[in-house]
Amino acid sequence: MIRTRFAPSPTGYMHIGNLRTALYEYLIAKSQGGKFILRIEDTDRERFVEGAVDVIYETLAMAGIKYDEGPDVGGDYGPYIQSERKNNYIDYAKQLVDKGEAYYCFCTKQRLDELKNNSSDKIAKYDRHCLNMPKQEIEQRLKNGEEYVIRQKIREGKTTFKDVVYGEITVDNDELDDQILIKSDGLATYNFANVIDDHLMNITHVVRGSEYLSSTPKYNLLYEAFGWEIPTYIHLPAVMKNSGEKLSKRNGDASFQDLIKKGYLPEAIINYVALLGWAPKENREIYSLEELEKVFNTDGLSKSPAIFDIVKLTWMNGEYIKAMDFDKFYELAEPVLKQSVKTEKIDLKKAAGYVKTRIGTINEIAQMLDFIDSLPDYDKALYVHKKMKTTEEISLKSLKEALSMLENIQDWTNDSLYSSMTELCKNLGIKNSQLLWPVRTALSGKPTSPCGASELAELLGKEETLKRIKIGIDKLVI
RNA sequence: GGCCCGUUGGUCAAGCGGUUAAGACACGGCCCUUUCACGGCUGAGACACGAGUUCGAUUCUCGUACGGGUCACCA
Repeated sequence: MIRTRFAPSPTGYMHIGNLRTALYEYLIAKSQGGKFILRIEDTDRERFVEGAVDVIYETLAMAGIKYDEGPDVGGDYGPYIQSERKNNYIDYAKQLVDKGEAYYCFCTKQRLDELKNNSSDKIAKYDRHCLNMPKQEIEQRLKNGEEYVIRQKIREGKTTFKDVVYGEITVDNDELDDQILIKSDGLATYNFANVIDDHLMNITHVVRGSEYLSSTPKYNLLYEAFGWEIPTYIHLPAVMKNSGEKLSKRNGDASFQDLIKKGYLPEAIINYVALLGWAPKENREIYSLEELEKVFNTDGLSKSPAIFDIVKLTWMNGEYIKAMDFDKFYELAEPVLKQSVKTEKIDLKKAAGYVKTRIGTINEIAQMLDFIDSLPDYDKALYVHKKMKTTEEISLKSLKEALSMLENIQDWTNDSLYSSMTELCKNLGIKNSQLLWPVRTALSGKPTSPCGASELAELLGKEETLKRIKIGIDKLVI
């Protein structure tokens, strides 16, 4: 059975790239009936951020990415928090020392720094100063309580590994450093803990960002040193902010939480992100998470970085809003609606209905309905519309006619208002638009509105409608 | 700088030796229409460059350019 894992370190927010990695790991497992595991990698105590673990839990929950095993749900391979598993790592490292695949190193940081500074080129591999230290000396220094690390001994030769998306990659071991496995604080480095944990947790597919591509040979060497089975590697290209910069946590707008705050729906974000770096076999773009679980296939994974495009996300979000049933939409929209429309007696449900097909995000509702509470101070040039065949004169006349007609209307409903106005146009011998456009303009004070003249009139009510038309007339008379 | 990886319209992308090089977003136009939007139709727009291999290269190989990653007691 396939087992994948998401192994974030709790060092801050979860940006779209992190989320996409988790999503792909989840989909790779689920598309083949496998298990998806969450493991928190907190070996670096200095970078630990309070609350970051909760952000991870919340984000995955909101996105609908459920893990079969994890710190808060348990499982047979726990604990799922790396700091709680630390005792094991040093034993594994010692095992490697015994096998001659790793060695103790007592070099001070100072010596290491000098080593780096003295080499003119940027290749600053460890010089293996401690590699051949006699056993007695090692034991003596350990007994003395000297600080030490344990380093991996890289063998000579070449290492080849296979990656599902990038294919076969070979590097000369000469390029590889004798990396530290156990730090002087006794904790494992990420690279080491990762290998141990993945093996112990039976992870079959190691899925991660392509920034790990270059350390993968060292992983392989470690698996080989232990005599363990090498997992299937799947490296993912980065998600970029623009052609030159990777998406960064700092930039807020790319974090999942921020997108939610901006009025994006989790389902839409998941859908969009799934398509950022992966393409389905069929020519289609709208997929629910359940559907993705069925059709996901690593063949569709792309090699090159993708730029996160908020415009397309917004479009997709709009598609989700349009497709949503009204009650659910209203539930989501209500807070924004109440926030942006304070005027009493406005039928918010009607307003919601008009706005539903016209927005990309829930938050856009606010500016779309901002004319309800107070009529904007618009320019009378708005009344002149070529396509509607209106001029200031025609508009003035239409508004006057509309005003006197509307004053007598009793049945203040959209249908009734619409038919009365079109009938008036017929009687006056003008096109519908020559009256409806000016009225629409007078009522909204904006070049565009979420609905037409009659709907606006109904929404605003008789009193406000008449008042706004009078304002329009005044503007045009001057 | 060494090593590794990448490069199809502005963006996401299909393509796996022979195609008029899909589709989506964005953009322009038209239609529909009480504005906008929706919907429908339509337009412009791409294989980074140079050599090979081949009857034939966007597809294969090698260079060049550009971009990214990595070279930590960070993950």
